[in-house]
Amino acid sequence: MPELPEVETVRRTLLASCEGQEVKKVILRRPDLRWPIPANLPQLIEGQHILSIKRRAKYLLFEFAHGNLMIHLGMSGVLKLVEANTPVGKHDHFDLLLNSNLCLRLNDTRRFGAVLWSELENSHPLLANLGPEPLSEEFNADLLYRLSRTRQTAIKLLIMDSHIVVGVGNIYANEALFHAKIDPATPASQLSKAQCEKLSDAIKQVLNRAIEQGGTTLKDYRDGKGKPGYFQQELFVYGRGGKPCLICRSMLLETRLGQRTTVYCQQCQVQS
DNA sequence: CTAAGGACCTGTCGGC
DNA sequence: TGCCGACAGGTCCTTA
Repeated sequence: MPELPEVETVRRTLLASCEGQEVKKVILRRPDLRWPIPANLPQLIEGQHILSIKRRAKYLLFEFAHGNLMIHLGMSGVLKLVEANTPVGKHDHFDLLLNSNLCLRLNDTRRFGAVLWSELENSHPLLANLGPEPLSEEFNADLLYRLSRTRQTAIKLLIMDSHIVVGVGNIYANEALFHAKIDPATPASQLSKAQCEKLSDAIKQVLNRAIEQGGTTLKDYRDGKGKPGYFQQELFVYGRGGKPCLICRSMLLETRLGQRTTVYCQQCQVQS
């Protein structure tokens, strides 16, 4: 469900209600997510205060004085603030009960998500080897050009590789490549410097615009307060295979790259 | 090192 | 109505 804009939107909508709150109680209903939720999590954070909520890649980091609670939403995770007495539903795996009597509840149908603990902000193995944030200055045309020189893989797969840049999932990879006018199947090494410039700019622009719109709700994505996003109204290619290109009206094509549906316009997007 | 594929899990939808 | 396969916002791990 969530790519970077959705996770960032969740972070922002949770911030005001969580910062400074004490964790009264941790409830583990189903600890067997992608990785087991650490059994000692209650001892680690009950009675401790949430100092801030940060984000690294698609991980939410709830910062405590002595470490960070990491939450990843996987494909189907929803993190929402509810009243403490809200009845528990199917797939409600994890609760943080706050002093305010609000409850931070994780619902995750497919259980691809994760709840983990990291002593330092980047010390957990899953955080240690990530590439740069797409919206940082560190991610730019130079970096993309340099890292793509030796790679024959499709450029779409390269920008979805978290060692290259984090946070770009299937929706925004398709959209960014459309806006940069690059065929998703182009071998990464064939991109010119100018194309790397266009692509890194397009990634930033699409992600920023999606954050402004509160993310993309295709089906069941909701922010921390239960509201959907609106960026789906601005999708040019994702989910539009077989429909006319919004720029040139020719029919959008659908293929698979790395087992993910890929949509593009053969007229607007070129190989090199 | 790179590239390609499977794996994890549940739900929904289309076709027969 | 029922069964079966394909697919869904992710990404780690194994294999060649």
